[in-house]
This record gives sequence, structure tokens and C-alpha cells, in this order.
Amino acid sequence: MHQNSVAGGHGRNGNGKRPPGRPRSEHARLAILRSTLKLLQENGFSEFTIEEVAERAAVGKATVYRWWPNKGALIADAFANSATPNLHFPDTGWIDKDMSQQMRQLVRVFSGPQGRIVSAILGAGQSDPELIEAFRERFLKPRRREAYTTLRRAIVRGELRRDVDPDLLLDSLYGPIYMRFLIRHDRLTPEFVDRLCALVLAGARPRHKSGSRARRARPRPPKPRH
Amino acid sequence: MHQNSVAGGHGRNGNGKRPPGRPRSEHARLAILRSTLKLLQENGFSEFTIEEVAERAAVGKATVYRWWPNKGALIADAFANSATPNLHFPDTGWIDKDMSQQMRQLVRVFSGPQGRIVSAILGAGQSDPELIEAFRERFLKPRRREAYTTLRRAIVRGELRRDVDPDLLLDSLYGPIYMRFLIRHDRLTPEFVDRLCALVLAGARPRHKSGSRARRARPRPPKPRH
Amino acid sequence: MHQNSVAGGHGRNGNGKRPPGRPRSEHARLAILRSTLKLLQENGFSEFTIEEVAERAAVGKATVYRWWPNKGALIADAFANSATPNLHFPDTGWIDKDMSQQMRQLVRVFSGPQGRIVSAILGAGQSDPELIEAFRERFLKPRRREAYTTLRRAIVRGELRRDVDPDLLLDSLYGPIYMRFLIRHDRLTPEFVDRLCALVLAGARPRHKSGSRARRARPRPPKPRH
Amino acid sequence: MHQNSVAGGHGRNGNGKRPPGRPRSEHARLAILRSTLKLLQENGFSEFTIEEVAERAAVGKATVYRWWPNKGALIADAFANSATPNLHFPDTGWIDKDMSQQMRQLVRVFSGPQGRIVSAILGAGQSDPELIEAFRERFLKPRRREAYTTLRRAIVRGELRRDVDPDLLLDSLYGPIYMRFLIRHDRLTPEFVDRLCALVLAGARPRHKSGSRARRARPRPPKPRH
DNA sequence: CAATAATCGAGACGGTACGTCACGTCTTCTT
DNA sequence: AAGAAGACGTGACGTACCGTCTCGATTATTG
Repeated sequence: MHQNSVAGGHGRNGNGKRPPGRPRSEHARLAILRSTLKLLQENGFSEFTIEEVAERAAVGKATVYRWWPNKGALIADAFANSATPNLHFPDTGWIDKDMSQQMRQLVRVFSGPQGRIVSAILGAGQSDPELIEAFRERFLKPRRREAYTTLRRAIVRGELRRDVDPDLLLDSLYGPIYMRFLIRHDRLTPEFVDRLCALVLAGARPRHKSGSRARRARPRPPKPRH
Repeated sequence: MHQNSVAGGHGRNGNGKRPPGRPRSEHARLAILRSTLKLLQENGFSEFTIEEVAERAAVGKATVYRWWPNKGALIADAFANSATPNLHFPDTGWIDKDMSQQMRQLVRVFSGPQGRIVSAILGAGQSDPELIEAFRERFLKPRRREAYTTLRRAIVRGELRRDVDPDLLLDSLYGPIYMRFLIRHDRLTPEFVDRLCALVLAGARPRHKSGSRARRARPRPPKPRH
Repeated sequence: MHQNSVAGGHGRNGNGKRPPGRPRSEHARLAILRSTLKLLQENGFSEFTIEEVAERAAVGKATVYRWWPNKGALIADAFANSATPNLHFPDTGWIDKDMSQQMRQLVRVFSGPQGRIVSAILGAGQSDPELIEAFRERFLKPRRREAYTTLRRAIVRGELRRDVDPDLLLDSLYGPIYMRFLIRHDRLTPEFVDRLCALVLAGARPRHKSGSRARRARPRPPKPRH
Repeated sequence: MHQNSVAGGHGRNGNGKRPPGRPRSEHARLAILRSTLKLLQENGFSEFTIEEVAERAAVGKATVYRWWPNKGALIADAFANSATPNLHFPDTGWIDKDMSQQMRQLVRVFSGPQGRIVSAILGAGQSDPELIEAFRERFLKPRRREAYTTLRRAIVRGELRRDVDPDLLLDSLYGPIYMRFLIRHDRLTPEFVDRLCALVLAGARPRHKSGSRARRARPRPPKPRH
């Protein structure tokens, strides 16, 4: 089977022993990943060619195929190992602010050169399950985990209903962004993000009971932004 | 330029006069569009081949290229001319019901064989603007127009705020469906649709003023479902 | 079967009656033959296309195919109907002069724009028996017939042996010209023609018996050149 | 530029060093050349297809195009590398015999399956200068060189005039053969060859001076036939 | 230090689909 | 019935990448 370059297709193996033979060239690996990303954001997926990746990386085609079984795996790996943009959640003390700030960052990334790559991955992923899985595991889930924490804080603060379904809520917040990003039927602006947050979070707030204002119960000071 | 087969690449033109020469074969056109859809839903986009489309349609490759400049245009046209699924909006008298019924239908379509085609279009569309535009114009927009009407009725009935942004609201309702459909990180069930509706529409309801229940003001009987 | 345009695919038939329907367009026929020759001498055979013949003649492709079954027949017909160059034999009274003058003319034709056409016909004829036959019947044989007469005169005059094989002699005279024309290994000059004539005719002269000089017996004055 | 497979498109280059990369497959090269000849002699040029050459040779089409830029180059190369038929000149001591024996062999080759190939080359060569040049360089010239030697011997023996133009003489001998071969207006028989030889060589013999019979001066014994 | 072994670059290999072109036939309306 | 126009099915063209392979050269560990 093909070695995943992250799991250690090179260097010492579990035994602490290096296998015989010439070790894998780290330089080649990086050059390949770099040219993969560059090519992807220049040309999109439809003109993405392993032949050109190899040429730009000044690497033999076989070296690419030795370590990545197909385009999808290569792109997924390149994307996963790319400098993941700063998409962490702040802790402002208000769920609206926490969410909208992070979502604005996401929109900014989607609008920049990295967006081209994400769009290529999601596009090509429609006919390559591995690719879309890589996106979920390496991009979506890590952020989801952070988001869960953020939501939990808001529940504790009483900003959200205790019985809110976090996945439903997060899909409701991010789904519209992905939809506009992929279908491009409308603009992806910070204002859109704010109004989206306001709309969706409004539906997730506790039923107001007289005398118990949710916002008042703020148990602890916010952490500084990450 | 290539004639769009919908805009009348065949038959009489505006002058009521037929152009000279052998007229375009309607039979070939239909066979091509049919085999395009079939092939797409069998094999997905990555193995979609004009060569095989032509062969299955018992048509020369050149005939395909004569009328569609590339894969994207062909797929877009085939999709547009396909028996568009019954995705109309009911008029039950309640916005929650109207929306969730239509959205359940959409989910059902996405889960069926047609879903494969939609996914192929949105996927390939990420590197083919024409294709994604075709999806917007021929699939999304017609449904949006119906949706506006449905929303307007709800506003009139007092179920939704007068100042609600219909595009924001619709993206909030449909975005999560598209997201789950494309990223496949979670299941697309009718229950999900219902809870999604409930969550989002809750945020779009008028602020409750004491003594004026919105629901009471129901001015007219609902039309039977379409 | 296809009508040969020479044998009267148009006009009155044997009965003196015109067939019903629109008569064949003489204008189209000529335009086709003209553009055939022109195209052939511009581009050679390998890029000769019926499609372009029809276009240049402002004629439907089907009109070409209606009257000529294939490229070969068209080219052969065009060549046959072309203004055949003046390649007649003079009657100077001396066989050497008669032959070399005619052969010089032939070389001149081969070197000019018509040569391109002849070369195309002989070239394409190698894989199209009809074409090479057309060349024989319409070009070679008529000239051969004239040549026989010329040779006979020379025999009568005593310039050639009585038992000379005319076909052998003529092939010996013309073969080298065709060879240089087709293989292009050496130049086709008037001097070459003269020396060729001298060499070959020398071998066909009667054995000199002392006292009987062939040249002396000149029975009649030469006809003026044709 | 395309490497000529003869000049060394494979194997070590002048430096004694092999170029980097996988070396050219000798097996593929030979298979291609073989199927080229076979196809040519089966179908003639007009149905000669690179697609079928590749298929019969069990080779990718691209491999053919990698080494030969077009049909002409491929055919020329295949012809040149083909087992050149035994067409050497004997040394019988008499020029008539030397020539007629070799010319009979040539006629035999032209009449056999190889003739089909020669005719295809000369035919296609009319619209492909490279092809006709290949014929000249690889077929005609080598034989011409041998012929010069044969003629020189005859001159030394006094069978031919000292001032005879060898090219003129050889064209006069071979031209008629090529003409009958290409135009097919008459049969190519051994008898024709003999009478042709007799006719042409008669014109190249020295002027008979009384008392000095050319034939008598035979300086050396003939070499056995090659 | 030599032998062994896996990697590297380069690039040729057998394939497949591409998009184009001309073939020879057909179907329409016009003359 | 023949004309121009032009679409039709067919099949070869020459190109681009696919993923595999075979080279010599390189770079490590092992004996």
C-alpha cells in the first residue's frame, strides 16, 4: 500500500530503525506538495495534471506515484499539510461575536487564493470520496471541535438553549456560507455573515422567561482572543 | 458560435423561415441529452466521456461537438432539459409546513438518482463557470421565485417579520441541505429538515407583542397543495 | 452508375429527348472542374479535398458526388478536359528533330504548373487504378498514336530499322523523362532531351551498309509544323 | 526534432554515454517497421493508417508519433531498413549481360510484393518530398553507385564509348522500366528488359573503326556473380 | 571499503479520450 | 429533377495525460 506521507513514509519507523536503501527525499516531498497547491490555485482542478506537478517540482513522475496513489490523495495531503489559515474561535463572552468573527475569517479565506483550493477539493470530491473525506477530517472536523466548545460556553452562559443540537446549529450557520461559496448565486460579505448569525442564533436562544435575562448571568471573564 | 439547443438551434427561426440545409436532427439531440444524463448518473463526472455519450446515443462524436462546445455545456443543457422534479411549494397556510414539505422533497431528490447528477454538476461547476451558472439559472432561480411568493404569503399572514431578507432566509434554510449534500458529514433526513426549519424560521418570526398573536390574523383559506 | 460528364450527363440523350426535371447545370460542372485543377496544382494531391473543391466552386458537395463517384474520377475528368497543352509532333523530315522537339515540349509542360497536376495524377494513381487508367487513355495514348505516325515516317525514310518495336522505342525515349520527373534525381533540361534522343535513336538506326546511306532517300517534303 | 531511427534515436550516443531516461524500445521500433511494410503491401498507401500500424505492432499510437513525424517518414524508414532485395550487378564480362541480369532482377522485385511498396512510396512521394528523397538516397543511389562501376568496367573493356554520360545511359535503361511499372501501359517482362538493353546499349557503343574490334580487347577475367 | 538496497531524475512505454477534419450520404427548401 | 446548404454517422488524425516501466546515478545501511 501507499505510505501516507504524514504518517511517516520516511524517517525512522516504529522500531527506531531506518529501513535499508536510500531514504525518502524530504525535499522532493515538499516540492511536490508545494507545486500541487500552487498549480491548483492557478488553474483549478480541471487542468490539474500530475505531469505538471512533477515538472514544476523538478521531480520524476514516478516519485509522485510512489507516494500518492492518485490525484485525490495528493491534493488531500497537500491541502492538509498546507499552512492552515487562522480560523480559531475567539472567546469574547458573546456567542454572536464569537461566531461571526470566526465566520468572517472563513469567508475571507474562501475569498482569497486558498478559496480556489477549497473549491477545487469540494468540486473534485464530488467524484472522489477520499477527497471529500480528507476535507471533512482535516478541515471541517478540527474546526467543529473548537466550535462545540464555543457553543458549550454559550449554553453555560445561558445564551443558547440547553437542548440545542450543535450540529444542526453549526450547519445552519455554515451551510449558507458554503452554499454561496459553491453556487455563487450571491455575495459572501461580512455583513451577510453578521445577519446570518443574528438570524440563526435568534432561533437558538432560550425562551425568554420574565425576570431571567440570559445575558446577565456571565460567570467568568472571557479568554483573550486566540 | 455554438447554438444553444434550447434557444432554438433547430426548427424555424424568428422569421418563421427555416435556414437552408438539412435541419438539425431532433432525434439525435434527444438521444444525446438522454445518454448524457444516464451516463452521468451511472458513472459520475470523472468517468463521463463524450466518446461514450456519442456511442450510446448512436451518434457521431462530431454531432455532439457541433452543438455543445464542451462537456460542461452538454451537461448543463441535459440537466436543464431533464424532467425537472416536482419541487413546488404547497400552500398549507403555515410557513413551517410549506417550507419543510418542499425541502423534504428536495432532500428526496438529492438522495435519489437525480442527486448524482446534481452533485456532478456542482462538482464540475467548481472549475467550469458556465456549468454552475446553468445550475443557478435553470434550477435554483426558478425555485427561488416560487419561494419568494411563499415567503410573501407568510409575511402577509404575519408569520414572518416584514423586514426579513428573503435571500438570507432562504440561504439559511437551504444552505445546510446543500452543505450536507456536498460534504456528506452528516445525514440528510426529513427530521433534519424539520428541525432546520424550526430553528431558522424561529429567528425570522415577528417579535411577539403582548396581545397580538401573529397566527391569529389568517386572512384567507389556504390553496390546496399543488 | 455515375454519368461521365463527358459522355453527356446533361443535354439531350440518344432519343433526342431531354429527361424531365431541372437539367444539369453546365456552370456548376465547369466550376467544379476548374477548381479541381486549381486546387490540385496549388496543394498537390495529399491536401486535395472534395470539400474544398465544392466550396471554391460555390457548389454543394452532393453535386460533386452526383456526377463523379470519387476523387480519382473527378481528377481524371478534370485533367482530361483541361486545355491539353500543345504536344503535337512536328514533321521536320528528321526523326531526331521530330522527337526532340516534341519531347522538349513535354518537359516544358512537366516543369510548369501543369506538371504538378500530372505528378498528382501519377502519384495518386498508384493507389487508384481508375486514375492511372484515365491518364493512359486520355493523355498517353493519344500522343502515342501521333508518335506511331512519326515513327512510321522515319521508317519509310530509312532513318529507323524496319523491325523496330515502336512501343519499346517510345518507352526508351519517354521513360527517362518520366523517371526524372517522378523521382527528381536529376534535372530535366532540353539538353538532356537532345542527348537522350541521340542515344536511343542511335540504337534504332538501320545497320549501315556501305553505299546505302539512309538519309539520302528522302521521298517527300516535310509538312509544316502543326 | 524527431530522431531518425537509423541515425541512432536509441542506444549510446556519440559520447559513448546513454542519455537519461528509459531507453527506446528496440522491440517496439522493429514491430512498427515490420507492420508498416506489411500493411503497405497488403493495402497500398491510400488505406495505410498509422492507427492500424500501431495496433498491429501492439504499440501505442504515441510511440509511433514520438519517433516518426508523419506517414512519409515512417514509410521511408521502413523501406530503407527493409531487407533490401538482392539487386547487385554481376560481372559477366559483357555489359549487356551485366545490365540485363540486374534489370531482370529489378523487374522481378517490382512484380512481387515489394513492388507494391515501391509503388506506394513513389506514389505518395509525389506529394511528400521527404519520401521521394528517401527513395533516392536509400534505394536509387546505392544501386547507381554499383552501376557506375559496372559501366566503367565496360568502358575499360571498350564495350562503351569513353565519353558516354553514365547518368544519361542509366536513366535510359531504367526509365522505361519505371515508366511501365508506374503507368502500367505495357507488360514488364524479361524479354522487354533484354530488348531494351540491346536497343539502348547499341547507341552507346564506340563507333566501329575498321580493324579495331572493341570486343576483342578483354583485359581480365570476369569476377563470379555477386 | 565493498556490497546491498531503495530512492531519485528522466523519459519511453501501452493506453484512452480528446477535439478536429474530411469522408460520402442524407434531408430540407429553392430553382 | 437538380441545385445549394448543411447536418448526419464514421473513422483517422495528431495531442495530452494516464499510470507503469526501465534506465543510470545517488545515498543510505550492512557486512
